[in-house]
Amino acid sequence: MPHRRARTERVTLQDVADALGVSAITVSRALREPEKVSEDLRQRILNKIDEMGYVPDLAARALASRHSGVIGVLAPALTSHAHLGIMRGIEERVRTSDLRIQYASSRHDPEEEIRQIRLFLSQHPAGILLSGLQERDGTLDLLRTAPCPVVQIVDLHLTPVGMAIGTNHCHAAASAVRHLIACGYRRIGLLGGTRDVRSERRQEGYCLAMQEAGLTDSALVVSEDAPTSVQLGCQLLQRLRRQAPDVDCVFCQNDDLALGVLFEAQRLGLAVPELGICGYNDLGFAAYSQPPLTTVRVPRFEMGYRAIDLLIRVVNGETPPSMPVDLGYEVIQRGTTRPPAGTGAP
Amino acid sequence: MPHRRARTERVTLQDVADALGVSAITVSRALREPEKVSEDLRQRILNKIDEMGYVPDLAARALASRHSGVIGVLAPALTSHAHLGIMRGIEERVRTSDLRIQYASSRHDPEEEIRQIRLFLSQHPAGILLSGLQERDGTLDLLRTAPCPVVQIVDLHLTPVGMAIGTNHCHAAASAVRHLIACGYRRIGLLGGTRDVRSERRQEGYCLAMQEAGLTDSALVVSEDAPTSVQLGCQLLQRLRRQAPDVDCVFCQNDDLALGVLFEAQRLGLAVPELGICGYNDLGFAAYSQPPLTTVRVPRFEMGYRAIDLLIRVVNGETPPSMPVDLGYEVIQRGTTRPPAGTGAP
DNA sequence: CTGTTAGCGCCTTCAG
DNA sequence: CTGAAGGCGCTAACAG
Repeated sequence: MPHRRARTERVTLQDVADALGVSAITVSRALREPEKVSEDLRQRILNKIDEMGYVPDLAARALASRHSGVIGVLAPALTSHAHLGIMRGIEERVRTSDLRIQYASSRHDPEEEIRQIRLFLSQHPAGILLSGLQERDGTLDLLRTAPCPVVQIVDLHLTPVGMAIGTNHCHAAASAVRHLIACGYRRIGLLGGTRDVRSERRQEGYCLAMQEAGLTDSALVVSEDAPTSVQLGCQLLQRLRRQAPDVDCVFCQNDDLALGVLFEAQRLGLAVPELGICGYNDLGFAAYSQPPLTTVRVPRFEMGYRAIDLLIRVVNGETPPSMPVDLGYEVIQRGTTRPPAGTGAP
Repeated sequence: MPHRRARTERVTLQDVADALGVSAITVSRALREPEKVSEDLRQRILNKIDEMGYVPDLAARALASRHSGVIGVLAPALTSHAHLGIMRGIEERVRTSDLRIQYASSRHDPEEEIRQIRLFLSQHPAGILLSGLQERDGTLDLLRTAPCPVVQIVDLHLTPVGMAIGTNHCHAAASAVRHLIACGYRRIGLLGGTRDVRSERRQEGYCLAMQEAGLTDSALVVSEDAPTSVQLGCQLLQRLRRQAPDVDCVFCQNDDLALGVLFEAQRLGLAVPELGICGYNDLGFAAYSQPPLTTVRVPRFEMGYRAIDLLIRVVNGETPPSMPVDLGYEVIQRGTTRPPAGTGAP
């Protein structure tokens, strides 16, 4: 690997110290523990640093001090809308700390998951945040011996290694479906894309609620192993109507699919909310579509924010909570479903 | 900063070497340059490493070798849709390399921009990717002396420091507006959110094309310093119609705004494409909305992909291109605007 | 193919 | 408040 561009040698702490006739450690302190250096000397040091263009070497710092100031964040996909919300929370919380985030993606691959965790561990991370992990044995072993706090954003159906924060997607989905049933829908379809831990749990919740009501019909479940998108929503609605022509409501694994269903329904001349549509996530557009989208709000921003907050607290010596933090969910009734019985006009 | 969890000492290269009766450097080589160690010994080393649970220390490696294997990526916002597309390209390209990405956000703040670049520089990065930089003097100076290749994803109206890749947003926007004029629209409004380098250039393009056609009217331009969103699109359409009741077409700074305008138009009972709507970016949903959204495709994925590709090539010793790489754009006519004159039915 | 020597730049510990 | 000594874990560079 070439490209070691010829240039003036890097300025080191020692160079600055020499130029000032003090010792390196004093310069180091002026930077990290200003209160331990006299006002006057500190100013002179800071000026000199500026003048000489000194830039600290984080690798050397990490090696000597054994902490890198990096929090590793691992998710199945970095560029999904679901992760985007979490990431917003992460960025907001980390902004006012002196930690940095290193993002990595496992691309839904358990092997890659382990590789990436190993990579984090190679960096003396201050903490690790795992979002939607697959939880294979190798992974769990790695995490148990991790020399730093670990927090997971998970579906709260079992207690994982380390601290946990999240919601119960099975309960959330079941609540949503019960709501749809209360709205008078009976032939409720389920649309999904690529499966992961969370979407499987939502499907469980759907099945549970349908079963309770004696409405189960496998023809109502349609999914395809493809990233969820508006386009996929359009396609899956078509497929669903072929399999179950009398479908009267569609529960989508997320809002993108739901938006596709809404557009496709308009195209097909199907009236909404006579055909009910329910999404999942409450993305930004949901409240502003026409009609506004009934959906399930899951506090993704808070998940990211609180997960990093937990990590930071523990790094600072607080005792980690022993119980998982349940951030709940909320079924939001809007215009793409009929109001539930007992509500609305007389 | 506490939390130095009590635990068995970290296994080092030396430990592995001792256990095998070889020298540390040999173990090191077995890991990084396998071909330089005999087949047999290498196997024994690898087994021992596994057995002892050795994890390399990247900080030590970076310090000794002076390269960290990290590419720093800086953007005004990590969680915008615009960046999402770029990020997809970045992730795809970096996936098959042995480099890692460190993302950072400047939150549209020039001071923060400098801070973050400094932070990158502290890490012996293999390369730096800047997306939508503000380009203040301090920043430029920093970059000029950077000890690693720098590539920028930019608006191509001037040649920046380092390598450059992007498109000309001014031309793109002007083309789009000329297209709208060709479609027969005359009172074309412009909607925008928070300004950044690119959106300013798009506004320039809009003004240019309107001026050419003698259609300029400042009442047609509406923007608010808020992140673009579907919601904002709804609000701004309302405001635009108050300022210019006879507006017959809306050019939006991006597709989110356009989607909001589409929904709001439906709510207000305004027929589309009698009211024309044109977005920007060609996000995934654009081809599948009802009607499908006329927009300007900007190859964000390719920008991210090619930017990292350039960096990797240069790191590997190839000569950097002297000219900026123009990835172009494409105005995509769909259902939210009337077909241009001379097209369509007789 | 394997080993020796000597740091990389900074921070910890312990003294003044 | 300031400093001296030593080493973090790894890898260049050069031998053999």
